[in-house]
Amino acid sequence: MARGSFREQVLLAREVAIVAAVNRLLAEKGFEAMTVDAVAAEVGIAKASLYKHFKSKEELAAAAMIGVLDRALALVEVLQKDAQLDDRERLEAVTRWAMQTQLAGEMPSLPAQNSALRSALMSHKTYLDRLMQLSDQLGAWIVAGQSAGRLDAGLPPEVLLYTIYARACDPVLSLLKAGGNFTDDQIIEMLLSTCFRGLAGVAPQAARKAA
Amino acid sequence: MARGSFREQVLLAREVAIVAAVNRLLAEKGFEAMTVDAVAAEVGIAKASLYKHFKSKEELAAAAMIGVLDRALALVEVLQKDAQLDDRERLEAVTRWAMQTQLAGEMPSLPAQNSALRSALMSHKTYLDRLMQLSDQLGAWIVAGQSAGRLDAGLPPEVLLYTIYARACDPVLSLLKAGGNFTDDQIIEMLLSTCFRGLAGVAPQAARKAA
DNA sequence: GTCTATAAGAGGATAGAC
DNA sequence: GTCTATCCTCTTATAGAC
Repeated sequence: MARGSFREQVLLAREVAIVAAVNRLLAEKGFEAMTVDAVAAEVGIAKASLYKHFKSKEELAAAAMIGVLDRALALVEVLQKDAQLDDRERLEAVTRWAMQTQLAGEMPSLPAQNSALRSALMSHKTYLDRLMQLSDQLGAWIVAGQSAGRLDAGLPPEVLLYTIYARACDPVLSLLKAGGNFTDDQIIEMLLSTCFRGLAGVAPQAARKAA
Repeated sequence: MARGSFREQVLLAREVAIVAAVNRLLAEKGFEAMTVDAVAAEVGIAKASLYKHFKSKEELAAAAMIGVLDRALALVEVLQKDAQLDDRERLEAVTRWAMQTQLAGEMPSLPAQNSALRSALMSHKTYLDRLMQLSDQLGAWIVAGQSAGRLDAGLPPEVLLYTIYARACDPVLSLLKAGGNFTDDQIIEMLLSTCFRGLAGVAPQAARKAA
């Protein structure tokens, strides 16, 4: 892709600013409660100008969702190259990043239930493409981790995949943060533990043998 | 409380029907996307009549939320009396019930993020009373389960409590159900496993000793 | 492309007759 | 308490001048 003229770069920067504002508002309020007026106000431009860049509220949200998938894919690429890590550690690192992103107020809330956004995204080519790319990469790590005995091989890989995705929008994070008793790092490490080791902690058999 | 006249019972039955409709719509669409018009249509009465029973949309939702807390409290009471169960099994049973309720489309979605509903509920006396009652009961089981070595004692009890609450609105349930590859029972047992035993399954130490 | 102004409609809540 | 009709606000999206 060519570098583009100065004017084109200004426009591109504006679009970046728009997507950043959408990302933040989506994380703060969710899709339904986010208004296009609020986006325009945060960027500092007129609402009509937004519609020159993105043709609907759904497109705005899709751009933010694609952005977060791209950041995830970039992280995955780095982790893949790190030979010091095994596959389970790579999955933990991705989960940690997702939790950090949510605590930082930068994780646009995923459309879990039947939302207007969900159906829009399900017919959005670019979004689906990125999502499938990410799922393929994580899926490969999951299967390998199961073979290596580092992940529960008794569960279908898609169950593990969805569970990791769901941790990116886990309400427990904001509940604990609102409680104010823990630092962000403590919250993340505790929830990583519940995610990978469960509420039971060390398996009962191991505890019995240790006693 | 007296039994009330026939007319009073008819009105009570109508309120029950209203709350049931709200409960279902809340589970299906969430608070923001649920419209009062839809509630009135489902019950089969005029919207203005709804407002004779409940003074706002928030009050409608609160009634549904209190209903589900009451059902949870009733279950807790039964489980408490069952001497065959230990505390961890009681917590698993509550989690299983919550998941079944969600899969049945009868779990009104909890207001995880900053929603209009959340602030309304946080100043709703009856709701908070029931929520605290439930939290106290579950909290007691958690602490006991930790002492007995059946739950991870390295985590603060509130982390375990919130995690169990969050499983009631876990998006993984609907994702797996939408996939169509598993029965409801299979989904629930798999997610109970990820919840209590984690994605890693049997703890690494135990696996190593078994080998 | 950016702006101001406005269309078009959805949705929460109420008035007033019965 | 139930109904019909209506108010009023908020929100998405567009028209049209510059």
